[in-house]
Amino acid sequence: MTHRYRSHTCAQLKKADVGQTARLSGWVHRIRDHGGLLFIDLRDHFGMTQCVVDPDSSAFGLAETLRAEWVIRVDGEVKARTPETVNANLPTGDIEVFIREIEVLGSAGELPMPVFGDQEYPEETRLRYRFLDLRRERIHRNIVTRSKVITSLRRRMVDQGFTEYQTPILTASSPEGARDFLVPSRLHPGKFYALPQAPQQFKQLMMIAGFDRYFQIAQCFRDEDARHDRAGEFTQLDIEMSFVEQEDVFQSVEPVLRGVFEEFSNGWRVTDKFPRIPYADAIRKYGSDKPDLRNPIEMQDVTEHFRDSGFKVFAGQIANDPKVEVWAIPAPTGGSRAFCDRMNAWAQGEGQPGLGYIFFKDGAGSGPIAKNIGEERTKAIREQLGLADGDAVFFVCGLPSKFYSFAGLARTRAGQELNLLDIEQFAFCWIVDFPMFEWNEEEKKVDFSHNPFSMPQGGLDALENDDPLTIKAYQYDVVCNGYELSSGAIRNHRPDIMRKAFAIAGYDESILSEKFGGLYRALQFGAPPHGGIAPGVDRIVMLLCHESNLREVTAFPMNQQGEDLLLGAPSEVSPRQLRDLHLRVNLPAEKRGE
RNA sequence: GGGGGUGUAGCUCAGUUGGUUAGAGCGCCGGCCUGUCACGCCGGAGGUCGCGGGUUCGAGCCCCGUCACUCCCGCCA
Repeated sequence: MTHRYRSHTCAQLKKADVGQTARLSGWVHRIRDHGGLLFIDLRDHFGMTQCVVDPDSSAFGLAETLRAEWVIRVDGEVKARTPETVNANLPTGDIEVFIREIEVLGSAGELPMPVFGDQEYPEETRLRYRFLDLRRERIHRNIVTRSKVITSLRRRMVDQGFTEYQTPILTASSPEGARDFLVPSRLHPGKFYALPQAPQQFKQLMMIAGFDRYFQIAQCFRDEDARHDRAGEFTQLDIEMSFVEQEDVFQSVEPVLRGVFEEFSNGWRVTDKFPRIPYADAIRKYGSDKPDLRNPIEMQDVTEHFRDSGFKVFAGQIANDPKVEVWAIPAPTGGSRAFCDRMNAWAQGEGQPGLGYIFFKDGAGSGPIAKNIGEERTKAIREQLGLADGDAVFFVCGLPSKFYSFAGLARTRAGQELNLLDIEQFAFCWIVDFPMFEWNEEEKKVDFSHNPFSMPQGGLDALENDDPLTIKAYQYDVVCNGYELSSGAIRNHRPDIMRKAFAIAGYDESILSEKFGGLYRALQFGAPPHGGIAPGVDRIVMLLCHESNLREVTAFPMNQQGEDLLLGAPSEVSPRQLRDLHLRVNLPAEKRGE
């Protein structure tokens, strides 16, 4: 017995070790005290071993005083369990350790929450006692999976000839995108660093500096309100490549994502070849640029069936505005008045006037709309959508730009309510051809719709000759099961094209050189064509762990208010620290009175 | 900044129309128990019903305010 704490881990001992003396250290997971016989399930990171003690052992007295989550070291003999007492659910279930000696390495007070069992308890308690929470099996496993996923991503990237480079965490505030987390500068009074929202400019600079095929597991920071799938601090697999077109990026990234999902999917199917769906099609078919393709419902345009029809609510709108359309949301197996009414009530709860529908039974369409438009049009709609008796269809009418997201919600709702989703799969797709510009209704001007540094399709020629609102960008997303997993673009590496793009959005060159000086300057000195993408690691792990909240796959997450309840961040700092930073706090009025 | 939900024992939750002493399971403490693995049995302690105010003869329950957590909207590559 040479090692101070253990000869084996709690997962190691097997039948072959019977007869040996073993030393184990770990946490007291569970005690079953039979009076004259006492079982201790001893747990460590690796597993669990049942330890036994009875009055024949000199350790019996001490064993009776142990409590859950104490850390102990035990010495004892590895004994085979009798056939009736073997535990097939435990990898070490063939054996047990008969305790000769116990040493208490760390005792524990009464627990604010149990580690044993799978009872749920409040997030606040979990975060305050995260060190206990993290001992629990499920989240412990999630955190390990996260590490394995990251290791796998790294290996897959390196195997493809990518190299990991680091970039700064203290950087410059950027005018684009989200709010920055700021860090005051001590040496430069009144000036601030910003934590990177992403290493976007740095990775482009790496390309311009001649480092091809960059990647990084990068921490990113955005000071915006959190959601279940969005935290202020997150991790990206940041990727950038030189001398590539969009297709090259797809060919590089798709195998990495597919590979890592296949490796960790635990039997769920993974899309073999990611379909490419143009942004405009995604909006039309799914009402979203991040569709859950496990839902088989695809919407269709049925405007013509309502034009000049007896359903005046729709026909009137169509007649008044050529941009008005009617979209159909087919709902296979939804053909009952009860279901249709339930959907209608839900729509009203969403602030909609309602959700028109037809449902089909006995070879005919039922419901108010069917009556109004007549048998022939009802039949035509049914044929276009391929619906049968027992099915239903819902309709939304208006300007697609205004209603598509609601239509997408209705599609999702119908799919879920009718159990149409083929759940146990990771259904991927590429969303491509995002628009370069969009109409900003508030400011009555053309604006960038995504990243201003993406390359417009058609290049300078398109910018000079086409309607800006029809120009697409080499801008793409990877979507899986309704989550945007990744976003990327071929970058605009040409200063002349960039100046033109900014001019269309109403910014002259001074904005470029003032706000994006570093990158803009770099582009003037020999920039290669380049592009990349940045899959969100947290969301990938969340999906692979079948969790629906990032906090379940993050060891030490902040709560939704951006607080670390364990270490107490954010916190006040000393006057001395403020003085060093040349800062004075100016609290909002309602906080001052406290 | 706004909306919804939740808040009762250490934890999970029940608590009827507003009516006597607010309950259960787990945990904790004590006792019994030599084959359990969610051990079992007996007993016990443990409550500012989030907080403040109001209505009422009477409030865990109704009303107003407030706080915390959570989900969502706004915001967000």
